[in-house]
Amino acid sequence: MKKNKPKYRQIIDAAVIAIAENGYHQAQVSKIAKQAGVADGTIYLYFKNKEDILISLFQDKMGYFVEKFEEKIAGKETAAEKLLVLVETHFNMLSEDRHLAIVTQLELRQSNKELRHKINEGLKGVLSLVEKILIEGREAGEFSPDLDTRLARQMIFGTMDETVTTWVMNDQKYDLPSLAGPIHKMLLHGCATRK
Amino acid sequence: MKKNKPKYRQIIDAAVIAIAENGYHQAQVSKIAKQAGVADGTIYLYFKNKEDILISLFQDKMGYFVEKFEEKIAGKETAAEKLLVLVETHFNMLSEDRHLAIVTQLELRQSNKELRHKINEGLKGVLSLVEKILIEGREAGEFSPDLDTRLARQMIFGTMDETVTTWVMNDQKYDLPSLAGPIHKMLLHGCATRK
Amino acid sequence: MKKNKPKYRQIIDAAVIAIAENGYHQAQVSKIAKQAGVADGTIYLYFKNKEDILISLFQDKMGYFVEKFEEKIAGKETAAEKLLVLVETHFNMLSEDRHLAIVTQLELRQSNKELRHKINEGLKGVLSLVEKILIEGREAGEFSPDLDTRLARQMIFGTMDETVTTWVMNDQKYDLPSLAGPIHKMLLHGCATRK
Amino acid sequence: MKKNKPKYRQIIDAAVIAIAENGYHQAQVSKIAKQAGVADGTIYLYFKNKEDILISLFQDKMGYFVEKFEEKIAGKETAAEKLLVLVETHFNMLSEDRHLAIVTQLELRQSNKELRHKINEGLKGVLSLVEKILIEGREAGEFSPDLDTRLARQMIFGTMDETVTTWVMNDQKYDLPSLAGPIHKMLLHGCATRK
DNA sequence: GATGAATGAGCATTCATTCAT
DNA sequence: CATGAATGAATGCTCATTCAT
Repeated sequence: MKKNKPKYRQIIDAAVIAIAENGYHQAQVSKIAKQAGVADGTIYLYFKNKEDILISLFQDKMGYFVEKFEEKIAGKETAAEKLLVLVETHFNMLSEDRHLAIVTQLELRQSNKELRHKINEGLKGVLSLVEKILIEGREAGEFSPDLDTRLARQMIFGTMDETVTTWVMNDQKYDLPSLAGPIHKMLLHGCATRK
Repeated sequence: MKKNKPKYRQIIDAAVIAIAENGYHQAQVSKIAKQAGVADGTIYLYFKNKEDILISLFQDKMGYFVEKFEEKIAGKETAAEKLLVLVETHFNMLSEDRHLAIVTQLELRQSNKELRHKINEGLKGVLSLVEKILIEGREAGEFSPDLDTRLARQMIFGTMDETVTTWVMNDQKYDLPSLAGPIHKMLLHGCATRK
Repeated sequence: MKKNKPKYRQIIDAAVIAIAENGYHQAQVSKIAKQAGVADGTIYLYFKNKEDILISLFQDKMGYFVEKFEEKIAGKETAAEKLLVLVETHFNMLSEDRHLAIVTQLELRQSNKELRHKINEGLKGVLSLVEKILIEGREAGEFSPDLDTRLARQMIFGTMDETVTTWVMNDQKYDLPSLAGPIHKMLLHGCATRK
Repeated sequence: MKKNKPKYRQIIDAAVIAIAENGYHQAQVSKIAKQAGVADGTIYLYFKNKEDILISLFQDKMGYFVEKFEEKIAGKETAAEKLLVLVETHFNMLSEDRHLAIVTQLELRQSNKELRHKINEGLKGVLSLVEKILIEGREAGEFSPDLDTRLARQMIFGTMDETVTTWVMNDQKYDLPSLAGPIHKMLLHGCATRK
């Protein structure tokens, strides 16, 4: 009857839309189910509970991001180039899915601490990925030898996140991907810290 | 037992403690009232509703921050120096109040979009303050002439925010203020972007 | 506005009626609240949860029974007389409150095992009370010297319970208290077992 | 693995085990199906609905009881002897099947009134059987000429039931069949009521 | 006959806010 | 000013039953 894609994905996609359009607390399970075109109970055949939908949603999108990222990073040599790919991939992905951007930047943050901790677990993979790039760059002489990679990582993530959030709170009315270049340049100089 | 300070402040302080110790969603009005040593109904003599407590809390602390900031910025000449004061003041303030740090970095973000928009309104003052510094610095030749001050501002706020949040999520177990120097150096080089 | 009796009792009385008229599983909290003339939430100012209403209900009625029983037993000398008072008090109490009879004999038994265990705790007091009478009677020579008081107690309770349940399942259409005499006589002979 | 016995009996046996081990409300149809080694839907090829399983279960066991009872009663002359066979058969049957004892004494009672009425229908046969014995005994002079056979029947059933239930609630940790003798003696004297 | 994925009705409980005292 | 008892709207999840295969 419905689309041929498996219900699991059908429900995740519905959750993104329902949350983006109604807000986190107003996206009741029944709304997600209706959006997905399934019965309320069907949700629970694929997810343990409502929280599990959100965790799965996040992991799913995160997996997609990592996939895209590794696809595009292939062949890039320098840390600088790799950082550009990171920013571009991030901005592109959220720019291409308005609903997802709203969900990750605004709505999912309203979830309780427990859920946010689980989400952070999912982020760990990307964090270490970035830190690896930073260490490479430092050892290759691209970055300052006394660069604190942990702090640098926080700068990179904080900057990207703030940039996207500001864009979303301004109703996504300007072009986000075109900011990747300037942002990247700033971050690069930040890492190139020298006395 | 009841301190002489006006109930208004008594309630705000109680809210910070109640939220930090119980979490945003578990800090019911009745808990805040008990912590403040007043009856539930009394809250509504000083605040329009629960959301109003949080907004007031934020504005109150923000005002305190601006006050501190302007106190310390007096006599500073360069934009670089002013930025250092900004980071230091921010880190010091949150480092000195464990409860407040938890509330601003973790708990208050669970509030709904509407509240977060109002909180952002309160931030505008500081934002423009920072942007003014950036413009000064650009015109004084400290920063790159083609620096996008809006993006730079997002980098500065994003970096500071991510740094503090990471510190809080690590249970505040290392010294935050000592990170102000390295962070400032990175941000400065980021702004000093040149071709 | 409402009756002057404390809300606690008001709710218990409402629960008896609501359960008797709607059945255990159809007596939703909202129905009990409506019957009691209070808001749903008010229930939870006086009871921990729905189960707590039922436990309290049972203890309340049990307390009333014990009170009545001790009132009427005063001055009775023989165990036989005391047993008669027991049966009469039990039959009278349930005969006087149609709703209560339905609740104790039919509806409350549908509660889960946990609740039934708690109810049994409440019964312990009465059980030992009866066993004391049986021991007295045995020592006074009224009953067989080799009477197993535990079995006798089970006979007494089982017989009374079955009698009342049968009466309720027959829509209480005959007179229950008038059965106390014959039942008592049978039980007495049962206890008077001799070789 | 799948025994050759018809699925009908397979499912009833599974229901007894599932209910005894999980409790009435936790013995979902899916659990019974899994225990029986069939699909959920298969249940509905043999039973109208869940309630029908329970009624059938009860009737099945009741039929087995009557069969056993008539087997053993053959050749017994006096009402007293026949009553002994009744108590012994009842106690033996439940003593031999721990699961069945739990189900009949504790779990099945949580069913709703309607189901319990239907179960009572099934009991009618045994009830009248007992009443016949009582009338025989009265006419044969074994029992008091003014014995109320309806009340006596309630005493007999109530006592047996209470005895078994107490035994189950004490985790079946003492020997039930050995109580048949003493119980029978008490009941007999109860019926032998004389002025 | 057998399957098992899908259905969707139903309900205890919390808590921000009010208002009579 | 202050109180705190009372309010009542709002929602995630279970499970008996169906029916297309």
